[in-house]
Amino acid sequence: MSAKPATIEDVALIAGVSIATVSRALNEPAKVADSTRRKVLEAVAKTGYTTNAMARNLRMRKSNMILILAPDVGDPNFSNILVGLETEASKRGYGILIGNTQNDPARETDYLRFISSNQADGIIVLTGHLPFGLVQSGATKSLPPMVAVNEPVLNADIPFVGVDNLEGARIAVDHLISQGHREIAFIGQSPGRAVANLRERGYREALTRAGLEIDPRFVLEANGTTESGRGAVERMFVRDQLPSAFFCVNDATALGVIIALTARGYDLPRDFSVMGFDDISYASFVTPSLTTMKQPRLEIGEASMELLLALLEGEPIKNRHVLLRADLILRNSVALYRSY
Amino acid sequence: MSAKPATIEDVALIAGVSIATVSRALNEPAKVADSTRRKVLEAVAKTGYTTNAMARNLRMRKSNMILILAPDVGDPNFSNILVGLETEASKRGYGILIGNTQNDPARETDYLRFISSNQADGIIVLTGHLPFGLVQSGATKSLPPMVAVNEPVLNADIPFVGVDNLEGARIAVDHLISQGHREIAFIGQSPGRAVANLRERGYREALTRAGLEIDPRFVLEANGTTESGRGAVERMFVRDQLPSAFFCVNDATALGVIIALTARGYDLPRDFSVMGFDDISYASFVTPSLTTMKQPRLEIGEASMELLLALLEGEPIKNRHVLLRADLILRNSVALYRSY
DNA sequence: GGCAATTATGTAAACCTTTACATGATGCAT
DNA sequence: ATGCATCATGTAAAGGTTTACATAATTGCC
Repeated sequence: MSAKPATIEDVALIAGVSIATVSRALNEPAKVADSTRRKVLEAVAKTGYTTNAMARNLRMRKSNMILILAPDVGDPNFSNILVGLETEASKRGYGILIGNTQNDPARETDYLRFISSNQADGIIVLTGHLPFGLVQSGATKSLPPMVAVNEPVLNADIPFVGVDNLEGARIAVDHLISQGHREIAFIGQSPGRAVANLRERGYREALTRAGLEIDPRFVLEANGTTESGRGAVERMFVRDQLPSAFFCVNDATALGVIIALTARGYDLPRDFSVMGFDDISYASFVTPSLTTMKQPRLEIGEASMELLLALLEGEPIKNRHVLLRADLILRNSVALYRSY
Repeated sequence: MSAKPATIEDVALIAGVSIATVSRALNEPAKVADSTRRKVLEAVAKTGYTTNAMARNLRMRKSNMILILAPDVGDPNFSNILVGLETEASKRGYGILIGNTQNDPARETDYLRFISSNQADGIIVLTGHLPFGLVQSGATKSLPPMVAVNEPVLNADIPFVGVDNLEGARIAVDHLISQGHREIAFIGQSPGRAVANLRERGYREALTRAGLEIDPRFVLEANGTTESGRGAVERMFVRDQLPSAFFCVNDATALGVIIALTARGYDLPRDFSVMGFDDISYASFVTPSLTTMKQPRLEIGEASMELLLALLEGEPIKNRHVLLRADLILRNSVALYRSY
């Protein structure tokens, strides 16, 4: 009808009550008499009133909005987590705000303005570190409500949700062992990276438990990219000894390994077995399709948002650190070991 | 320092000026004397003041926030568009709010609350239709600022940004023709869908221009999924005649075609050429890697956000409809035609 | 030096809610 | 009938800005 949207005052006028009563009728129906509540609801319907969130947020110092800080929004792994985050948030009446930081300190700092001005109530951090603008403001400064996802935040006791990398790696390597492999390489050692370190540790523990030696020549550095996986294989070929199976720190690396081996004329999985980790979207389209550990991305998204909202609304928390299980996905890049 | 963040009043007090002057010093520096501006900035630095966006938004009836309505946030195609959207928005000081609608009318309606309560200033629509809550509110009702992306909105003159499907399809089919193919099938006819229709039209025009007949038996329905591509090929095999090349409405369909042909024992691209459209992330990992038309997703995201913000801020608009060119990506699923 | 025009600053309203507190009405027990 | 507790509603403040309008200070000009 009118150009300006209806305010609570318009409703109050039509219903013949005060604005306080309108507010109560809408937000705390129990506190208002049946008859007046009916009048109010009628007036609301007639005017098409919808409460102005800006005004409410200002008054309540709460926006029902969650800021999501991700280093790379374009990462296909991220999009599934995002679905989980969105689902859970929207279920509880929260909206989500996307911040693509690209690991740029300036952008991280910039996005904090949403927090400092109450435009967002909490943060989901996928970057593996505190947003830059927070770090410099001193240790004792109280942090906004925050949950770290996938990558734990260093040097800070931030609630965390992620996959159980240690156990997942153990399961992966156990599977290779169960297929008869004894000489298993780990591709993706990466000193600074927490996730990579856990997966390497899982690899070592699985071998040790099975009573197998860990050959240092079979543990190769790689930074998680396809190119680095390919490079690692090439480095290995300049030496004499080769494993029968490769456990890779992630699927991208595994893809590089597959490409390198295929390019050298090997037939996979007959000649070598390759196992990845993550189950990224194209793992099933590679040839051979990739046997890997699936990250429960949807669940990770949901669980982390659930944790953050519980924190925010002061609900009791069971665990501040949630580890979800990775599942073994059997495809065609791993086969029974056979000697020639 | 203090628990409560500094307000404009604190700054005014320290600087020894009124709050109006502080506001002006920050927002319209030209309107304030150099000396006072310096004092204000000092006070701002001392207090760590940052303007409360809620209060500003309330006063200005503007949130600097854009709502993005997508049917499936998890779609890998979407994530690259999202990067473009985010980049452009953040460059201009806007934030983005994600709404995953899953084509659920209730969710679409629900997300409109952000618009009606001034929590978002405009909408980017990727669903191909008006958000459900808007449709029912009558035709003459003024729509919020809105730009449609990828899928034009039916029955409404909404500004649009997308890829030039017609021209892209022509280029794709021209390429097949240039490789010597004369019998080219179109997989993906889909009556209701605007995008599919344009690609089919491009296919027809390319053939006609080249003086080739369009064999109705070579135009098959498919709904854009991998499964439907596979099914279309199977249907084709119950007939006698086969094309030498397949132009598929999108990469997912092409993937199905490749799977079906490979399963029947054909060697691609020797026996058949297959061309897709989209260049989805795993197009390069399929065997054979997929020759296709690349959608400039990043640019689409940027251009659509640019258009929406120009609309929003009353800047002059060159075109309300932007078509971006799709690029031919040569890989290994298309080869020269050869008869046996 | 006096007047007008310009410039810099201040005052207060407006943006729209929620909610503490006050007020008035109703019911119940004594 | 009186007093007290309970319940429903109203009044007004608070939340932190921006900005139209008013006022004070400065400049320019003759």
